[in-house]
Amino acid sequence: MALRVFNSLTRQKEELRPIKPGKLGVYVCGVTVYDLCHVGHARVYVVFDTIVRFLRRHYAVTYVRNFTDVDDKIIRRSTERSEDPLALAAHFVDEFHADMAAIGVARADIEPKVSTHMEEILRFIIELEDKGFAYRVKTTSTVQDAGDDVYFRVKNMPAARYLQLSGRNLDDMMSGARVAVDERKEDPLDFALWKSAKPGEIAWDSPFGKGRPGWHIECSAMAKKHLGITFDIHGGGKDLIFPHHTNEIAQSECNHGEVMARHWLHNGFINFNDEKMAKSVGNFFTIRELWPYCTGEALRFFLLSTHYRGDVNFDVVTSCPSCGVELPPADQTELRCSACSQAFTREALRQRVRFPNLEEAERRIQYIYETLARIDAYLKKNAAVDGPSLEFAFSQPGEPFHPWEDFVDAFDDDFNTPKAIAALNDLLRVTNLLVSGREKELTTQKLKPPVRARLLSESRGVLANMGALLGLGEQEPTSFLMRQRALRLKVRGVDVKTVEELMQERAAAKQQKDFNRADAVRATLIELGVEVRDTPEGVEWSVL
RNA sequence: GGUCCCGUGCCCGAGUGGCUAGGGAGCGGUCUGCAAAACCGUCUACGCCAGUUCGAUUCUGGCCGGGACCUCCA
Repeated sequence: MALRVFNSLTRQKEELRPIKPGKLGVYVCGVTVYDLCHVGHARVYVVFDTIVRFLRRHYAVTYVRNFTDVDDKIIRRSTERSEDPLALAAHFVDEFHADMAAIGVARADIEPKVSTHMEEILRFIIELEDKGFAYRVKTTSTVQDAGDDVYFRVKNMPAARYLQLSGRNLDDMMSGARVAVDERKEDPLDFALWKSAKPGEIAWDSPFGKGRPGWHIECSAMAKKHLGITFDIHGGGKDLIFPHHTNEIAQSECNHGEVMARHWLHNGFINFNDEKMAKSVGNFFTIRELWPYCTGEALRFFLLSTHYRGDVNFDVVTSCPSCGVELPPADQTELRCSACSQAFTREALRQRVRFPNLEEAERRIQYIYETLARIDAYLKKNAAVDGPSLEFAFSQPGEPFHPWEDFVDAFDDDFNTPKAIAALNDLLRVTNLLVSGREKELTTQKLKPPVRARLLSESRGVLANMGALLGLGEQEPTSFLMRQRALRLKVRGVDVKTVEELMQERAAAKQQKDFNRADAVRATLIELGVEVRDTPEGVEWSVL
């Protein structure tokens, strides 16, 4: 099946058509490095990391993801902190890489920065000016060498093309303009290509005087440099459709007379309790704020369990710091519990937050790794022989079993990760049946261990391939499970030593066949959130 | 105001003009000293009203409800 992707430009799924056979150029708008990344960023980069992982199966992909390191917000923050803006930016580039590593997001092939592409950016603006798509306006800045502001002249390009991506019309754009229009612009739609330097701002010399680039021009210039005039895929969050990507198209296509990108992919938002994530609402979480609650893989799993174009909702349950009852939104706003009428601080509230979706995702990740660990243990004990394939062994009349094909088909259909995860589940289920020697329930025949080992070995390979595409289950199972268990225990505020002591106490009771005592200890453990499992291999435990 | 999207079972979440994804919870089993895990089985669906059709959750129109964007935003 050929890969079909939804193109925001045409609003439909279309077959991916690489410009050069076997190669793909992908550009995804990166972050403005003035602060730590939030969960919304996690989503974009997990989504495109996963997409690129899949694309690399068949194409030599050049993945470009930029850093905006020259920007109003960076300047503002660096002024507040009396810090060099580029140093501040560099610091948050490092933080970005750390956060991404935690959720399995690989570095892009090329990670260009504005500050190191000033030449390309300036050349781009000059070319636009030469072609009549840019005009200068006298600066209002008091800085000595500040020359002109430069704007893009939107009306010189076909309106239909300018508005195609966003699907709007000119009149509505005008009437909808809510911001005070800069009177110096020829047209309200015009946007800045170059901003003249203001007092105290970092600035570069240019033919227009001291200043710095506008927001959109960097991506046009950097994409051109690293991927060429026309490239295959351009992606980002759906909020970038207008104005950012719209203006990128304007700049690039007016300068080159060619299409900028063939396929435009946009991912949906993150909501918290069905509200758009926003700092003003206070429902705003950085990626690392989640690490006390879940593993990076759990977050990644959760983000991929919804299709990339839809919005993802995080349920947030907050309980009263005093009485522990679940707080309705009003109480959270008023910082007072209506049940026990105790007041509390916003910080105290943050300590009492739970994310049920992440907890569910965590258990799914645990399920994946436990299954992998079981396979590994089985294969360690049993040598495989030649035998039938999984498909042969488990297909039913009219119901073929080929999870890998299902998995790939799902990806081929606009990167349908939820559907791919369903295929993963299918294989995990059958695998667990095999591992426990109960394949008879599906095949009506009992297999011998070497044959079973052969099937499990195949399964292990397929699971690894699936995991490599989703970015899940790629770690060594046993050690992952230990780390996950330690984290879950920490979330519950339970000491490992306490658990181990209780485990010993229970073992002793069992030894003496004092089952009442053993069960009592088990009950204590369950209260601590610890679940005991007696297996043929010994006693195991996990954290609920 | 304009543009666009969405409304699936207790919850989350795919998808399709007829062949009832998947996960969680619940219930019933297998297994177990008891449990748990794992596995098996099972109950809950397609906002409302029309139309097209042999047949619509899936297509069309209307309505109701929710959301996003038009401004920095992933």
